Amino acid sequence: MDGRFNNHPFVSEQEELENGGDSPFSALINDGKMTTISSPRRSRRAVQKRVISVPIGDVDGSRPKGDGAPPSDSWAWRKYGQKPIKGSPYPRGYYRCSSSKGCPARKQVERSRVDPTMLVITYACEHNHPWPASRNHNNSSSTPTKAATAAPKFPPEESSGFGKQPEIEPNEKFVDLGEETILAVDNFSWFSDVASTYSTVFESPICEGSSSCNADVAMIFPMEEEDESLFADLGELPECSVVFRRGVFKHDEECRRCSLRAAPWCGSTG
DNA sequence: CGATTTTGACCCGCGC
DNA sequence: GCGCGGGTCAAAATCG
Repeated sequence: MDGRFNNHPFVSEQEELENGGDSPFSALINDGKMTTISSPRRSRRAVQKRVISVPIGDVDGSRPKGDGAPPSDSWAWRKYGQKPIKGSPYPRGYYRCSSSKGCPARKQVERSRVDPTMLVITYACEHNHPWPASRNHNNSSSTPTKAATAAPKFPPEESSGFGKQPEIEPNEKFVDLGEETILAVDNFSWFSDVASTYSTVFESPICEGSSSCNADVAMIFPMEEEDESLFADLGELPECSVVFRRGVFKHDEECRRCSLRAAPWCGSTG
């Protein structure tokens, strides 16, 4: 299971909080009612993102045709765009969750400029629907999704990133916080893992020029401490609570979804 | 037939 | 105010 972690390989991830000063969510919340519409485009910069680096070799298997094949996750992703990025020889692919119509979950996949063998996946927003269990749990291709179908392995990456599967069986996953417990546990375990591997990200230009990179990551790792105590308390709390605890938004689910992880400031039960 | 991918155009945000 | 770059949408084409 280590030979090829399709789940959380070098998951180097970091939270990219644009609008560091303003309320990144306000934009999302106000204009972001991705359900109400209004503006087809929400504040692009206000969206919180998480960057994950994974070896292409791992994800490549999922899609033999794409260059920047998206990592296999249990979610169904639909490509809605691709654009060449300045400074990067590789184009960036834009994917949206096709599991649910109104799911705001998005992800950008591009090759690392410094490490062509690495894939940089940027997650934005979160899934506002339960996990497509049919795909990850049973790995039975219930839905012939080219992109995600080929990924019946683990739910890690995204799940971890925007951990959301917990809604499926909160209890089952949380019971065994063993390191082998994939699902929910994986969500966090990979996190720790990232701590040791995220260095990759730092090497990536993605962080270049952004000393805040550390700060970003810091936002993530510090969480470990919190989680620790949290976990201790979590005994009875559904893991989802853990995952979303920071995004406890009362506005809408979507709201909290997009803000959930980013909400250290906005979601601080403020 | 339905879903997904591909490609071009449009719009937004930011920097100069 | 203008230009650049990035992100998203929409239409057409392709595949299962």
